[in-house]
Amino acid sequence: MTAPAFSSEQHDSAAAQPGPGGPRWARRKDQRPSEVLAAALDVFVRRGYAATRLEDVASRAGVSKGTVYLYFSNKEELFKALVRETIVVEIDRFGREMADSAVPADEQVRAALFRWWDVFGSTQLGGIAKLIIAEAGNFPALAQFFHDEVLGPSQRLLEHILESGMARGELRRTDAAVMARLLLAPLLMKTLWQQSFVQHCKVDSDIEPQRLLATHLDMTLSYLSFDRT
Amino acid sequence: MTAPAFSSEQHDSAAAQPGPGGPRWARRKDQRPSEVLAAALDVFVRRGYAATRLEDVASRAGVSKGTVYLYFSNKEELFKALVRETIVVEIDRFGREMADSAVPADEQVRAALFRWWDVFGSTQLGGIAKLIIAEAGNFPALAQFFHDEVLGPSQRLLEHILESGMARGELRRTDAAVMARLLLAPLLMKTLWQQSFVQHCKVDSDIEPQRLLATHLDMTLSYLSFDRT
DNA sequence: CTCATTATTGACTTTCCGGTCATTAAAACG
DNA sequence: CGTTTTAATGACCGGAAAGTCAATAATGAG
Repeated sequence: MTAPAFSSEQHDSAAAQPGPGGPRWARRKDQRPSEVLAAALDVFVRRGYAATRLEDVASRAGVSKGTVYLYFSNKEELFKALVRETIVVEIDRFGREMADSAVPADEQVRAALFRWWDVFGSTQLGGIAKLIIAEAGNFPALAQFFHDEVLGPSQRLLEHILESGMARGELRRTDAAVMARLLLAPLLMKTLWQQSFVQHCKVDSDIEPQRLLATHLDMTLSYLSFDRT
Repeated sequence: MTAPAFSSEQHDSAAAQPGPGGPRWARRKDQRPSEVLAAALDVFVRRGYAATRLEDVASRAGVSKGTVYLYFSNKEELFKALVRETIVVEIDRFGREMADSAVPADEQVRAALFRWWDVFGSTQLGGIAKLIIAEAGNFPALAQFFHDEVLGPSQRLLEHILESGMARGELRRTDAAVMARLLLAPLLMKTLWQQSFVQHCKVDSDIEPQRLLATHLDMTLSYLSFDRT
């Protein structure tokens, strides 16, 4: 049993197929990379790293396999470029926007979790997270990369919000490193769940993200506050 | 980039290599299957489903590839047999032991989480969980099986504990389905984290399971209790 | 229009692995 | 012992996918 082939998936990229009579293909040196990356995102998320065939990425981008290798030296580089263009960009913006701290700490935490869900949890980026966790064993370099560039910074961002809040006396003193993980865990888990079971299985009882997030925030913020009525 | 080969991993199964001068191999019709399954557990957990080579399973079990096919008709059957022999067994015992309810609800919750960690989180079984989540997209049948046989029952068990506690007035009324997920999420997440990053990357700040679990229980149980001092 | 440039192609090579099966040899039997 | 049975082997087949490269054709310049 090897992974089934699903070879029916057709490209629907921005690269329109030229009509018959016109040229068989067009030179589009500068649009190609981003089109290939968009296709790669789809295929990697759908299949996982190892199971992704660059031929599929190519056809989904409306080019041939050779063209993919023209712009990315191999599969690993393609993947890294993809993570850089999608996730790392978001992480950086995230950090910059959270830099100003006129807002109360509990509001910052609330905003961070909502934002995290909007950017990672509910989009294809969550699929990347799943993929990395899945294939860390076979591709340690990718896991290391993702850990250093994505998870570490996210964790640190949250820890920083918590520690600032504690220092300002807005939050009760707790272990910030542990709390940061406890804050993120349900969101990450929900993301993985979505990306695996919900998308591929018949699941009877699924829970809306807002309901989960609301209860989670209610619990964690009341745990972090001084008055726990 | 295909998964690296690590072909150095040697078999260390119960099947002792006969010394030179003795017979080249022994007939062991009845021990073989369990030895192969033990080897399969190691390799599947280390590599994932698709990346597991039956040749590796064989050599780790101290036999040749042909022998694996002598006892299991193909890769999928081997994997299913493995899940049956390991996880399903544990789930059943788990359910049986949790049946009696003379204990206060908060203690039941505490016990359930500790037990869950001991059985799934800290063992190779967690690796199976990771594997399934990882390859749900390519092997939906495996994901469905795992969802129905493992995650669903775990979820329901916890929900039942919570609802009984609420009915008896020991716990504050909350959404049991949501709380069950919030209770399990950090454990599952920690398991996956362990199975991916910790095992395969240089991770600076890892947190001991007990510390995480203690804070988690402190938070969740105080949220579930009436007096929140 | 002609030619030079180079983006794009896709056939090809190579490697890897699931699965098969004719052959070998351990054990059991008489 | 010799003979039979069958557990075990490992060379082999076929398909699949990563990565290569000589040929092709779109484009721009003169």
